[in-house]
Amino acid sequence: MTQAIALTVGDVARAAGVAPSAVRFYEQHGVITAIRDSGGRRLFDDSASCRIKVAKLAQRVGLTVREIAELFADLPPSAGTEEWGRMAAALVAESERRLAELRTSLAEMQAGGPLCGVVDRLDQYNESRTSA
Amino acid sequence: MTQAIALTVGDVARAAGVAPSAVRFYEQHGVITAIRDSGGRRLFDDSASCRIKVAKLAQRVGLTVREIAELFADLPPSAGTEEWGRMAAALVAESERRLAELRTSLAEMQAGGPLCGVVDRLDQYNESRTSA
DNA sequence: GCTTGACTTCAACAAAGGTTGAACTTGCAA
DNA sequence: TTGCAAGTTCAACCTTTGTTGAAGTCAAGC
Repeated sequence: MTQAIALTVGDVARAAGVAPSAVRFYEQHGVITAIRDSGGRRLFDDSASCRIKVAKLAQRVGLTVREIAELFADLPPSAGTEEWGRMAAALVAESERRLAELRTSLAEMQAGGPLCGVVDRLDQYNESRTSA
Repeated sequence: MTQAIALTVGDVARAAGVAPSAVRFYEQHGVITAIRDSGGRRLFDDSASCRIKVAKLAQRVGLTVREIAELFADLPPSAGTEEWGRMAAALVAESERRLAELRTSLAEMQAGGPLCGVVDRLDQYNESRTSA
């Protein structure tokens, strides 16, 4: 178990595959947290790069940075496996909710006449109207 | 079948539940298309408000306006029910792909040691190290 | 024919999610 | 001890997704 205990911005950036500026950005927005050393430098633990990776995945399924920060906020500062598991489950659940809403809304729209289906053949439309 | 044939920006905005400025924005970005009347006004058909509703759903699951426009671009200008169905299926499929990637990435991360789980109890960590 | 409301364009602004650059500090290493 | 890489802050900038406001046009009703 090679857990580095004090990672710098650069370390975390490399580990997470993002720019150092992004690491600072995520800290400012509460996605990750840092302590400071005597010289004012941010020090992260290993969970930081991990949180960022999860955040990136979460963004892909439509969560905002604010939402992600809130999701992580419920997480104890130094969470164990179960807490992380619960959080991951919550994230997946939220993503599933959104997918479900996509599905049901599309289904509803399809139920109410042809899904966005304009009567595209105008002649067809006019025919049915003139024949009425 | 009460298909309005020439809807203005305001009509579409009302129907889709968005601001007129958003309707113009979506037209500029290829999510919807319009013809112009003699006075330069945009004229939409019914599919416009529908496209916007779908676009809003798609944004919730992480697609960008550009991606949505591309999705709709494959759609004939005035698509029938099957084309819309195919498009809707593609959208759902993309959303599912992202959810699947979320799931598998989280699973991978969990497999590689405790998911982001820092060895939070330092004493515990140190114990295991000193006892080695 | 004139007002009124809804449209037009264009430019500026806003908030989210970052990046970049300037100016400065810190700590490791030769 | 001096140099250099990497850190710091702050401000400016960029893209995305729109909103707002100014200035003007158009059609419909009075």
